[in-house]
Amino acid sequence: MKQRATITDVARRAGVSVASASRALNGLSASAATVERVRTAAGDLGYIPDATARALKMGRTLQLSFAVDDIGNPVYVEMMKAVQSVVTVPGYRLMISSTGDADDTIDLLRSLSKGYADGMILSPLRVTDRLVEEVRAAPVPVVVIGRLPEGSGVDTVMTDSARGVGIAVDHLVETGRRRIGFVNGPLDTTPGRARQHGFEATAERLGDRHGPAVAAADFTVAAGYDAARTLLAGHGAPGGTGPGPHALDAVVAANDLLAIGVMHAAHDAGVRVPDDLAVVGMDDTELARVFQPSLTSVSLGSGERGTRAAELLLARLADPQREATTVVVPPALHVRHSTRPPHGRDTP
Amino acid sequence: MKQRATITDVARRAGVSVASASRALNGLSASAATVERVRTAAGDLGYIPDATARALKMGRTLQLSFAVDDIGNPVYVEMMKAVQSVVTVPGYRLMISSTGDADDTIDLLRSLSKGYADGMILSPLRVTDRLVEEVRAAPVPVVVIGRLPEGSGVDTVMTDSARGVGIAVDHLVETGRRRIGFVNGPLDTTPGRARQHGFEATAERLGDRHGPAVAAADFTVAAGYDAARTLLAGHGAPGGTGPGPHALDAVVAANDLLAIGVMHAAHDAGVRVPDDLAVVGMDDTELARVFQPSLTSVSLGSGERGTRAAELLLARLADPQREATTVVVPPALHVRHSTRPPHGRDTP
DNA sequence: AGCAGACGTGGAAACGTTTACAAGGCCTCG
DNA sequence: CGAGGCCTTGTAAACGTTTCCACGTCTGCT
Repeated sequence: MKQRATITDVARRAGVSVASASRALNGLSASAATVERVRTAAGDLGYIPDATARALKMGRTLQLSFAVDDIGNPVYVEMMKAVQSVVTVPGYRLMISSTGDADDTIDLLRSLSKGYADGMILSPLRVTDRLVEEVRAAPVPVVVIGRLPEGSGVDTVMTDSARGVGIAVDHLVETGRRRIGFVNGPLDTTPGRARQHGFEATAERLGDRHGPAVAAADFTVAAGYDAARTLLAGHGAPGGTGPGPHALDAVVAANDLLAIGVMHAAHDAGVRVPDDLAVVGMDDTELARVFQPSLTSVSLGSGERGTRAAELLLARLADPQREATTVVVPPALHVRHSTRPPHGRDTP
Repeated sequence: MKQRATITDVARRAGVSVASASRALNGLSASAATVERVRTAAGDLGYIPDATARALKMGRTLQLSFAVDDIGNPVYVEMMKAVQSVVTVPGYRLMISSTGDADDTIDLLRSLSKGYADGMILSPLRVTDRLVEEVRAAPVPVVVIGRLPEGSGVDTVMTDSARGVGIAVDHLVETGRRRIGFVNGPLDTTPGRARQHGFEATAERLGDRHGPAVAAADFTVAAGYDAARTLLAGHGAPGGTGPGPHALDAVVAANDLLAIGVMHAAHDAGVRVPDDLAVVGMDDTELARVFQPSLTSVSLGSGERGTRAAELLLARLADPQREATTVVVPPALHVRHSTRPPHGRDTP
């Protein structure tokens, strides 16, 4: 088998024109006899239609692109898995692009003009006006996972991570915590800002339970560790000012990775989790389930966001005229060991 | 901007033929004047060459495919990142396929005949003769990450995970452990078998330090937990036959995920890690670094394997005639807390 | 029996590129 | 001064498909 068979070969072997062969193979109008002969000819030759030629002619590649800032983050992996499993059903292939910074993302959006994909799902960490502009100008449908300015006219799936922070805080209050701090990610990111607002919004109803907030340099374990150290040092970890009335006894982290960092810092400072310090994370990654002590975490539905984004994209591909849709995936709290009440029963 | 500009538009605007336009843009023979005019025309029109048309004509898509059994596993994510960063340099795009089972993989290999990719990197969990057959028959170069039968004539990058197990065992012996068990993954997988051999190979030099081995149902935390429970229950965890001379005091896991499962099982059984039980994992994922206690793990160079595989693929694409190469990435031990000697100094 | 319509078929164009080939112009060298 | 060669250019074919259009044939209805 030196050369791949083309539809011309099939047609010749079946004794019909290429047009008929194409129709027969694609289920268009063709007599039963023709279909039969073309089918067997194709079978004999092991004919497989060329994706490139077909793409050129039909104007659709059957390829989609998924672009995220950091594919190393388990959240995005989960999204990707979800997207993958949705889009493969109608036969799309999935391309992955990890975009380091905002400029990369713009370049990527521009590169869509090469026509290698029929659409894109984009989950940017930093949303700028310029980015929105480019998304709108993209030659193929783009759905964005993340929070966009109102009325951008872009298909979007987002979560209410501000409310997610609120849920986490409420849970801590309900389980008897007295002073709650916040370890956020970088404030120049969209999720970072949203979560900051979420934390600040709890200030009024918390009163003096509302503790300090600190922004880590990154959404990573290491950054969380560093941030937590300053937080704990400044605000009454044992060995500091002592566990007085103003000592932190709970921390909300904007991210599971940050939360793990917080737990490390606590451990190194001799602060016990959950007895001395409750920790709650966000994203509800597998890490949260697996860590010891297991981490209470606010799920932002990463898998579902992926699924919904994929569905949105497919819907738009099917009907380019449909109105831009925004889907909101609600946050949900998953309680685990890291927030077990200090004097409560031992519920695993 | 309703319609994307084609090279015909550019040629017309520049007042030259499409052939000249193409040559000018691609740096083939063309006068300075022509190049200048074509360049500006292209610039004015925002011309971007169509990837599909180019692919059809040139016979190369500039796309590569990366296929793994379970993209949920952090090891593969790391590989993917490495592959991505290598192949984007010469301008390749990367497609991801998560193949559930062996049949999926075969289908995927077959689908390469559609011509949507110039090559593939494949990391299968189960290598069968049929798979090797299909890899050989693939219409584009395929590089396999994993252990293939000798003389398959396929570009391969592998690691010596049997030796990796040996290294882990030696480390446990050196740090004073008396009886070492093994929690493996499924034995019908290629890494599972290799690691089993690795463990068995230590039997002679260990004597009665060589403990029992058990195979988990899967390379996951949950499976590791289940497997470890039977192992610990059967072989002298506290509460069982008591920590007699035959009690396990160390476990090698074939995987970081399994190792985490083991640590959970130990925790639930009241066995302390590392004091009562040393645990060492494999793959040296971020999980190992981040877990508490941090997990000693044998790195199998997942990132490097990805890099090398990508390089191998690029080399083959550049020279299809070159001889099939096998690259071996050596395992390396990363010592952390989970194997700290019981009576040793407290070295963090 | 005649005609409209349906249906199957083949030829050819088209998708947007690259490239083989031939031809023209100019320069250089004999 | 003429021939050969190089450089540039344009025409046209090609990559492998799908699809428009026109043409025939057959069916069924009046």
